[in-house]
Amino acid sequence: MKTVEKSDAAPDPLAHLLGYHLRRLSVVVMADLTEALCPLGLKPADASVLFMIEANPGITQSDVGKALGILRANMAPLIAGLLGRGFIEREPVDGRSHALRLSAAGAALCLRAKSAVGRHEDRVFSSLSKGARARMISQLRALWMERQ
Amino acid sequence: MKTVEKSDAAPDPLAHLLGYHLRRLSVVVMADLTEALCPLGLKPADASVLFMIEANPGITQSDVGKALGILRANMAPLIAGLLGRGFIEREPVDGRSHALRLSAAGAALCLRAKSAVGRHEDRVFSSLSKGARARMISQLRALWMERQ
DNA sequence: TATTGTTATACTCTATAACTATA
DNA sequence: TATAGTTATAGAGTATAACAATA
Repeated sequence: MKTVEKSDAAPDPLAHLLGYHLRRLSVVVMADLTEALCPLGLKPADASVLFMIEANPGITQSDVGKALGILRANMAPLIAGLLGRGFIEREPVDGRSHALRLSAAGAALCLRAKSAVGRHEDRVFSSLSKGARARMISQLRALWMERQ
Repeated sequence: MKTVEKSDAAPDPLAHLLGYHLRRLSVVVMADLTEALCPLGLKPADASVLFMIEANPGITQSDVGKALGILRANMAPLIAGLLGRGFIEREPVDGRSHALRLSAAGAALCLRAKSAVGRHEDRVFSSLSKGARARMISQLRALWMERQ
């Protein structure tokens, strides 16, 4: 079989680097996700926090941050924004930590966000079979968790 | 076969999202690459530009930017830095664009950078077989190029 | 009129440090 | 002494707009 020549394209000295393709794909996927969530008034970090609170009602702010790799200092304004917009509620569990839960509005928004994210993933990864997608998830997950 | 229960870990509502794992892995890989290049006084973007110029001597600044997804406005200070440190040279090709080449010092640095990046990739992706690595490269590359 | 390169600038993300109050 | 949350702030990366010089 004859291979296709890229006669006009410049040689790409990064083509053999997995990390490079990981980075390029991550950038375009994040851009698409940001656009998909924008109509809901959410950024990717907002949505990930809502999902984490929905799945773990009563979780504390710092535990959300630990799970998502977001520093405490950066969680504070993020949570303040979701509180201020009425999407989450919190009650003290001891004097320093607060249990987080979705409000009714937050739960409704979370539903719409999950739908938007699902459509986003189907759009961006449509060229991968279900099996290829699952295999890639397990490989990527194992790789980042071993350095976490 | 009995599956392992994650009795103490919080449910992870993002576990099924390929984009999430892509992002988390990209972050840790970039952090490792940054650390690997730091002793050479290079950042990942610097190294990618050096590699592109080495593989395409005479390439213009804007074509480097197009190939790497870096805006012209952001290429200017990057190139100025490499010029100022004597790693690249440039000569006018017409009145507005310049052909870029590595200097001798730049070529030597490039060699060391390639070695550092190679060791970085071997370290970070050591748990993937050669075949799995190649398959993942071709899948990731196809995915980001279809949105480029 | 379009392109190359430059400057200035703004915005987002991420990181550190310092502080409080609680345990 | 360690932890939860907050604030302030600094740095990197990335984005837009405007400009000069040239094609």
